[in-house]
Amino acid sequence: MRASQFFLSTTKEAPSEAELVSHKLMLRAGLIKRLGSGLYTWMPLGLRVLRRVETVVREEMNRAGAIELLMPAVQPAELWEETGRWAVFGPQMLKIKDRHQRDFCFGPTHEEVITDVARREIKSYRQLPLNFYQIQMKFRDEIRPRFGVMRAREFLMKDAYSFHANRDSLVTTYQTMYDAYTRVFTRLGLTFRAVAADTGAIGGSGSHEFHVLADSGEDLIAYCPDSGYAANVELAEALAPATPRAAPQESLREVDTPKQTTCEDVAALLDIPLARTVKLVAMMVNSGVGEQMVALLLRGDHMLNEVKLGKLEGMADFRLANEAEIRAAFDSPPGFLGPVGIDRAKIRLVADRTVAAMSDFVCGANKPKFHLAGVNFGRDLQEPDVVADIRNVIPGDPSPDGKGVLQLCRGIEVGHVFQLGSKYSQAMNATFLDESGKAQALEMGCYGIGVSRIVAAAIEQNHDEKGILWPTAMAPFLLDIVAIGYAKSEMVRQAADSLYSELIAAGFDVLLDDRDERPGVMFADAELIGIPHRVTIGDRGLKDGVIEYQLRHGGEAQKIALADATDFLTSLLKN
RNA sequence: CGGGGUGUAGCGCAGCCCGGUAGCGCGCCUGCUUUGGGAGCAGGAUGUCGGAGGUUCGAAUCCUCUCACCCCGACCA
Repeated sequence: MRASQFFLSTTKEAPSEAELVSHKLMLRAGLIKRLGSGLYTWMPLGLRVLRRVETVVREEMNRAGAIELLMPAVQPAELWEETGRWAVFGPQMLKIKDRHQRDFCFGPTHEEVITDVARREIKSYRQLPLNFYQIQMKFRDEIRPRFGVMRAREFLMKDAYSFHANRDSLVTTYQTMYDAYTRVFTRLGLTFRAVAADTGAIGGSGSHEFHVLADSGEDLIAYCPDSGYAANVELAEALAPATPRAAPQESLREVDTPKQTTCEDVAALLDIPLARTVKLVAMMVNSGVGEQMVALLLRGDHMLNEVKLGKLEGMADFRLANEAEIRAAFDSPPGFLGPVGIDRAKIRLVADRTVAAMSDFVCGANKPKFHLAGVNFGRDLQEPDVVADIRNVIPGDPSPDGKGVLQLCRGIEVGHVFQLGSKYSQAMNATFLDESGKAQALEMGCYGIGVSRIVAAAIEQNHDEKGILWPTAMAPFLLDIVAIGYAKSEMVRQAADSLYSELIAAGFDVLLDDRDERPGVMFADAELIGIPHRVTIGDRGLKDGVIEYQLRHGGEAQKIALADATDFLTSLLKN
C-alpha cells in the first residue's frame, strides 16, 4: 500500500476524553474515530489490525474443527422469551420494534439463535458433536462504556457454540477450545493467563476466562505462583481459617469512638491491627415474599464478594440497605453498626468464615460514637445464622488447592469458555435421538473472544512513549518504506518503487511512505502506528548504494546495500 | 442510576470570578524557501461559544432548565 493512496490520520495530541494509553494511541494513530458513547468507526488502518486478529482467530477455530456461519444481528423477542432471558438480560439489551410493533433485540449474544438452528437441524447422535462459530458485531447497552473499544457498546466478537450427545463429548470439545484459545493468544503475541471463572448471565457449569495481563485491567485475578492455580477473584475461594476460634480472653467493653466510623479509623484509634476489627454490611434481601434485612459480617480488612453472596441460599436478589432502613433496624446511624444486641428474629446474621473464627474482636456498638471491644460469639451474641465464604481473597491467603499462597494481578478479559450443559437445549426443546432412539437434550458449550477488545488489550501491553509496538501477527503493515524526498529525487523514487514492488510481489504487507512529507513526520508516523520493521531510503544513503533498516522495537539502525535489500528483507519478514 | 467534572474553530486549550459581541497553539488553504526526526517566513479560511429560556441597553461570561461527553461505584467479550 502506498501511503499517498491510503488514508492515515495521525495526530500529535489525543482528545481529552481518552484516559487509557491504548485508547489515546488508537485515537492518535487514527485506528478509530468516536461516533457516540461506546460507538466507534474502525478507520482503514484500524480495520487492517482488526482483520489480522480475526484471521488468527478464524484459522484457529477452523483448526479446532469449528464451522463458521453467520447469524442475524437482529433477533426476535419470542426466542428470548423461550429461555426467559428477555427479562433476565434486561436493560443491557438493546430492544427495538419493527413497523408492526413486534419486539426485537440487537443480539448481545447468540445462544438462543444457535439453539434454534440446532433444534431444527440436529436430529441424530450421528451428527454430533458439532461446533459452530461466527465473527460478528454484538451490541450491549453497557452501563458505562469506557476506554474506547475496550468496553464499547458495539463490539466485534467471535462466538462459538458446540453441541454434544453427552457430557464427555462436551468436556473433550471444551478442552479443544481451551487449547485453541491458548494458541490464538500465543500467536497474537500476548501475555495472558487462563483463569477459572464465574459463569454470570450466560449460565452453565465449568468456565474459564482468558485474560491479557495489564495493570489497567478491570478484572482482578488471584493466582498461586507455586501451584498454577488461577481464578477470577469473583470465584477464588477464601479457605476457612486453619486454626479454630480461640477462647475469649477479654471482657466485653464499650470504647469511645467520637469520630471513628470506619474500621480503619477505629483500628488506628485503638492502635490495633485492622484484622482485629469486624465490619457489618447491611443488605436488603428480596426472598420473593418481600425484603428482609441481612447483616453481613466481614473482617475489617476484607471486601465483600457480591458474586459469592448472591450464590447463597435465598440471597440471589440483594441490595445495600439505605440509611433510613439502617436507622430503623439498628437504632443507630451507619458507621457504628455491630452484631451485638440486634433483634435476630428480624435481622439474619451472615458471617464470613474468617469472622466466624475470630474472638475478642472490635465492632460497632449500634450507638453513635461507640464501638465494642472484646466481642465474642457464644458469650456476647448468638452464633451467626449462616457462616460462608463471602469475601474476596487477598494477597497472602492460602491457595484453595492447598499449595502455597495467592497473589493478585489485573487482567483484561479477552476470552471466555463455558460448559453450558443443557440449560438452553432444555428450555428450547433442542433434542436429538440417541443410539436407542430416545430423545435427549443436547449438551452445549459456548466460547467467546472479544476480537475488538484484543486490539486495545494488545496496545495496553505493547507500547512505548512514541506509540504502538504491534506484535507481528496483528500489525497493520509489516514494513514501512520511508522514502525521503520521493517527490524530488528520481534516485529515491526508483529505489523505493522497485523494493516496494518486489516485496509486494513476494506477498508481504508493505507500506510505502511516498508522501511529500518531511522525514520527521514520516518517522513519527511510522513509530506511532507501530509498524514492526522500517527501512529508510534517501539520497544520502543511495549515494553509497545503501539504505537503512530499523526495528521498531529498539536496536540500532543498520545499513544494507540496496542490491541486497530485497533478499535481506524477504528472509527477515518471512519469520 | 448515584457522586464528581467538562462542553468555546478539526484537535488541545485560554477567556467566564469582575457582562461590552472571541483568542492562543497544533492542524487546514495559498505562495516562496526548506527536505535524514513532527520546518521557516508571509498571507488566508474556519465558531449559530452544546441547546432552550430568562435577567440586561448589551450574555461565551449571570440565573433556570435541558442535552452530550468524561471520570469514580453496580455489568461483561
